[in-house]
Amino acid sequence: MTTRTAVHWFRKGLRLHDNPALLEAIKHAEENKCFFRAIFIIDPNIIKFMKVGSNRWRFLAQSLVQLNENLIAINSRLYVVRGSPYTVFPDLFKLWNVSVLTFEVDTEPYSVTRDERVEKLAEKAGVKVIQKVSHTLYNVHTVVRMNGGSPPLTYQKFLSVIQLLSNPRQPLKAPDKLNDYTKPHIDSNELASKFCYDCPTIEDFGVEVTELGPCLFPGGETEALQRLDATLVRKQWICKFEKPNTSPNSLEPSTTVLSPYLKFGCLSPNLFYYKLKGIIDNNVHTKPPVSLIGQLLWREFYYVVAAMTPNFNKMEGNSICCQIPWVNNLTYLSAWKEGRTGYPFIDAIMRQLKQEGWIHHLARHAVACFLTRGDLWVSWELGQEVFEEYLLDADWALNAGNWLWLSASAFFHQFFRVYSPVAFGKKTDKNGLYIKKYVPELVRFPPEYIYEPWKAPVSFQKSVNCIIGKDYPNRIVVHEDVYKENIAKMSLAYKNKRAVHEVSLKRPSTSELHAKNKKAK
DNA sequence: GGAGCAGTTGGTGCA
DNA sequence: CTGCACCAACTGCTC
Repeated sequence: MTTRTAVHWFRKGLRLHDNPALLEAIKHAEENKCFFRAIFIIDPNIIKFMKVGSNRWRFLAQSLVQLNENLIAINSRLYVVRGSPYTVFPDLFKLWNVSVLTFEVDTEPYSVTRDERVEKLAEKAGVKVIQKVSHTLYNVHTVVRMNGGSPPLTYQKFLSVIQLLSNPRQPLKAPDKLNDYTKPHIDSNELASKFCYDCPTIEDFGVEVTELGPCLFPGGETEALQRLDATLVRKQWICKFEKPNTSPNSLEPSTTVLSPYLKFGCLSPNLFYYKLKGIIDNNVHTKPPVSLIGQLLWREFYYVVAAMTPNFNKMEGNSICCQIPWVNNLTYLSAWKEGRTGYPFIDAIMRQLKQEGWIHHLARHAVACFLTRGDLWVSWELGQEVFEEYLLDADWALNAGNWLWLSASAFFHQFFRVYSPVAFGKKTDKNGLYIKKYVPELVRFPPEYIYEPWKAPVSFQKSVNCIIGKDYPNRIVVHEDVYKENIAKMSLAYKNKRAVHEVSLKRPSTSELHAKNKKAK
């Protein structure tokens, strides 16, 4: 009988610290004196269909390299396997004589379906499956149970629910060095097999190197922990942190940019949470929703609602989403996506997004409002797809949740509060330095015109060699006019929603119908 | 069941 | 520079 193997399957959670499922596999290997293997699966056939831009593929590739390095340091390694999980697993179960498979709970609908299928395959092969919650602070199902079976739909309600729960799990240490007997022998046959095991290069993901922007936020656990440390030394800043008071258009990020690391699980939310708590406890500090811990709890909030709401990332069939008659003008969409709406503040943000893969949260507000209820009246679902492609931190639940919010389709209802594509940015960048960085066409425009270049006299435009409508686009809509029309359309959509709601309330329930039928007889 | 209040982060104009 | 009323008026939750 060959030695058995305990396998940990990395998907998100690309880290060694605070990884309970990983520790579980290692514990099993050491207790039973069997092999341990950590795997990551890449399905070459679906890579080209995934909405992942070049910068995020690079982030993933970097994260896998660091994961492998960190595993090598504890006397192991990462085995990157190519293929579909549904064919890979039955092969590996046999080839490696697998006894245990561990992985982190993933609540995205796609992952839930995938993991259920893999669990069935494991069961068929006699492999024990162990799943652990470590991507979120709370088990989403526990939160829902505590709220009476449905997800809380306001942040404040969410806060009150988690106060009834026990504190989040304390973060766990990375595993110690593994015993030599956990390391399987790999003969040349296995290495030459279709699995190969090496970390993918960015070319393996089909990335054109020319498409890559500057690498401002390299992926990986080591990077994540360094970035966390750099944040944690700023104790006063953390204690005073208020999200609405941070700047969307500073030249360097005004917030932590830990989101990409949380998205891929290079950083544990539990570790972040308790490190922050250690700093704010015994100090005067800000509180949720605006505090830094408050931001982590927004993530939890969206994870809970997203996990429990069918079609959460769509308008149709989404029970919490206001049905709004968006018009998907593709000319508007591509102008927005490519940063040529003619509104410099909007275009600067969209170009930063495409080039660098990260934009400030309030910048996301400004461009999301502009695309949907504010100006262009294009569906939030299309904006969501663009963010999904370009953002390093693109996260299914958070992306959908925030688009629902910003388009006033759910969670947020004061649709008459519209961001001005001109005034909003001025508050924190009077001179438009941010615009000049990302929209260099306008580099010679003075503060009085930089947010509204169409107002500059033609003689001035000529003098700086930037004709509006030729060298930089004319604005595609007149904000002062369209936002008022859009508020009226929103008002109508909300009236409609109320009407539909009332009809459903008046409709007799099944039991009432039953009683009626009896009476009739 | 209805009134009152709060809601992570709007804009404008005025004191 | 800051604070405030006003704009027109949303929903969800609490009492």
